[in-house]
Amino acid sequence: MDIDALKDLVSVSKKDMYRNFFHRHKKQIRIKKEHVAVRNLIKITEATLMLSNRKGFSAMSMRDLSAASGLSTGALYSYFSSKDDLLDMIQQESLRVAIRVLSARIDGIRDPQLKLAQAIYTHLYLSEVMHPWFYFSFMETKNLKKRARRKAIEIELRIEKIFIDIIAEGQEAGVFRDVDKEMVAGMIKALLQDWYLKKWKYGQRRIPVEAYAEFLAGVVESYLRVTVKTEQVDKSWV
Amino acid sequence: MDIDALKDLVSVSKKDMYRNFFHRHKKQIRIKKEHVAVRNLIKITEATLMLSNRKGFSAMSMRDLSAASGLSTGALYSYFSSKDDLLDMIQQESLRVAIRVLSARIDGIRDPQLKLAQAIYTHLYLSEVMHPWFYFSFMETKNLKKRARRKAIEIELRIEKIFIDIIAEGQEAGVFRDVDKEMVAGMIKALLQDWYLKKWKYGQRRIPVEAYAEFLAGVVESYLRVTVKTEQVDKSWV
DNA sequence: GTCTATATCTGGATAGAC
DNA sequence: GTCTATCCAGATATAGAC
Repeated sequence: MDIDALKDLVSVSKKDMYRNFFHRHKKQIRIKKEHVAVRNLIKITEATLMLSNRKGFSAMSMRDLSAASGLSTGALYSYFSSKDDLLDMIQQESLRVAIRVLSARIDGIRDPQLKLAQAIYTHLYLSEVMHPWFYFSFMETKNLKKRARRKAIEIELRIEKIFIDIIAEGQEAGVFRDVDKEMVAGMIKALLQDWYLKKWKYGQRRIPVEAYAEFLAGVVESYLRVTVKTEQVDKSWV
Repeated sequence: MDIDALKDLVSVSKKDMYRNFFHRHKKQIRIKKEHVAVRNLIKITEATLMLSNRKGFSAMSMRDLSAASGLSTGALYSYFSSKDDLLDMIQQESLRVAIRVLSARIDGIRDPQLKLAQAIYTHLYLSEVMHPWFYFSFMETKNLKKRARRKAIEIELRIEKIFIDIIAEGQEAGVFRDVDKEMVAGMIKALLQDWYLKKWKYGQRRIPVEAYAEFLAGVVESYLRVTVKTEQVDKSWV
């Protein structure tokens, strides 16, 4: 599956996304014409993601950004009021898109096993299509100012909650084992994150996203399946 | 188990560690007396880890570091030649300790299941005792200069290799299933990392490191156990 | 060995021309 | 709407007294 097919699958269109982006931040953006603003927001955001993901947001100077985006430093400040503000905007947007697409794609699925697999596949494909966003969001969260960081963490937990709820539904329906659902959801999240945090490694090993998705869904499914019995591991050596 | 017991378990003594640290970087450190150098290296390193983990290494200024460590900016430059150099030193040291302790603790264990469990427990306890180091190492790797980064990645892969080899041994001995060992090792690594990357979350949920270790060892053990059969998940909806 | 003082430069941000 | 030019706070790094 190529990248365009993935985009269709998670229904993310660049233009639409940035249009939303623009309208959500209309107040702070001084440019009024939509087509101008969207065009430049794309340039600014892509340059920011590129530079930040290479050497960190705080190591990126406004002059770097100016050069990479093609806008002067003066012009940049028509799109955001401070460097921190730019960080906030991008961070927020990526989490919003993630939660929106994820919710939409699992909405209405009844079968918990299917629903869980769908959530896993969607998250992986989305993080593939929007890789720079996801990577940025993870790496820069701790550099947000207090209030913005609290908000980011809250959204993160809401994404985790989606998985917790699916597992709970499966347990109630009797198709998933009675294991600690928060732990399992945490595990799934960690493994979803590994895909976009270690992209270089998986690329090197020539593992495509579909293979990773299949592996992850398999691990989770086999762990949650009711027929599997658990034994205690011998930990007497501890 | 309290933190001191963990320290004994992974055999990390602060003084010893920093003594090694000092001797390994003797060339670039201008201070000759060991007890002076070690005392100040502790102050410098702990302050660096604290400030960097809060807001990022590149956002930490030398003035911040001076204030937090109690040394003047002038004195700091007797311990490293540049800010980047300081980053290198700390990064290298944490990876070295990790690989040294891990290797020592699994060396000589024959039973693959025990060996794997031991590696998992050791890594988790070590990342608990040295949490700021591990967190720093992960977050700042991409901010290293090219050569240092290549080296860091190489050591990372050597740690992963330890797990790959254990799994291979288990497969040869017939106690582990014939699954993709690189994928499983990657999964283990991702879950080990989750512990120190999301410490705040696990703390909030009051999950102690022992509980996490048991959970993780259980997941891995049940996935690798030979008696478990795998079924194909229905992916027709994709 | 450590400090204070400072040289030198680069950072974010803005004013005002176009 | 965008650019050029510039302000000045704050950065890294060093020199030289103690």
